[in-house]
Amino acid sequence: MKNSEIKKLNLEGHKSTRQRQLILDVIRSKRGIHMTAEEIYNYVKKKDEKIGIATVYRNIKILEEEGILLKARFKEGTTACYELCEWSGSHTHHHLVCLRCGKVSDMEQDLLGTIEALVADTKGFKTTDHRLDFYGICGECQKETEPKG
Amino acid sequence: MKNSEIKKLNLEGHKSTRQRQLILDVIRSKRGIHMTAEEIYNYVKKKDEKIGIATVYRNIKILEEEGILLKARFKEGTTACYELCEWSGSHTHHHLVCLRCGKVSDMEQDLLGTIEALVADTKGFKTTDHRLDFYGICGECQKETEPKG
DNA sequence: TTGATAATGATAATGATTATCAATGATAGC
DNA sequence: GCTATCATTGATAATCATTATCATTATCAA
Ligand SMILES: [Zn+2]
Ligand SMILES: [Zn+2]
Ligand SMILES: [Zn+2]
Ligand SMILES: [Zn+2]
Repeated sequence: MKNSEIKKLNLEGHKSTRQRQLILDVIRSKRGIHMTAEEIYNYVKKKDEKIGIATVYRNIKILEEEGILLKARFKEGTTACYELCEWSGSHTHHHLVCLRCGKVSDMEQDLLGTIEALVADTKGFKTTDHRLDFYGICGECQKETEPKG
Repeated sequence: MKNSEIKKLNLEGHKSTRQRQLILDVIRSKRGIHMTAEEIYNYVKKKDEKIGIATVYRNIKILEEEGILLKARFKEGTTACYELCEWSGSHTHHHLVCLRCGKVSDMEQDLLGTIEALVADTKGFKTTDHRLDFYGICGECQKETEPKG
């Protein structure tokens, strides 16, 4: 999905408002970042001091329904995160969640085809989408605890 | 983990109360079932009309911390589910979530070793646990919509 | 320009989970 | 068994992210 396509998105039956456009702008400018609703709200507020958080929640929901935003919660008890859904059509991408610094990074490869085929064969379960999170320690955090030398 | 081991579990520094035992009994009697806190509460209530839901939440939390219960939320906006954690020590098992009837079933095989090795090699990410949910249509639901013949 | 109606902002409501607290119960030591 | 100690309980208030409500405002097709 190219920038130009997102830009002209008038969201099929939704009006084009200043607030909605600002929210889209923030999300487009934060590719690969997983933001909470409040974080998005704070970014948008820099451009529109008067925007209400309910407006952010409302538009996030619309964007999610339209397949533009991906919503995920990486740890129980934390708030939901959103990111630009750049691989629409295919399966949801996987995430690497660092348990030390909290960083969440995306993984391009899917690699679940074999397992899904097996699930279909042995369980008769027809998979349409999936969710795979890896929890562990990221490269940077590993370096920090390694002895220098 | 054998029944006998669970039975004598006095939870390392926790007192053995009637309520706690009843909650454990319910969970042990529902192997392979993914229950919400309220469902557990309702089952326990049959044996103790006076138990409070706060007690159920408190004990669920303790059991989770002790590695006896596994907590998971299979769809955003739904309430958390709990199940007996029978494969303690190894990685969390995968789930097949039917989007039509809501049934959640477990998967014995892990099969993520190759992907985790690749994640370690290419990203330098050291995986300690993971979460894999497959969303789709279960065998029973597929039969229902198939033409008879 | 105007009318229909969608969107906004402020705020109240929701609902699952936690915290509080006085009363009760479990258990170790006597 | 009795008692003192301290965890646990039940009732209920609090929390907090998210939604609903509603009067006001903005968008846009005609
Ligand atoms: Zn890290
Ligand atoms: Zn992502
Ligand atoms: Zn089904
Ligand atoms: Zn399970």
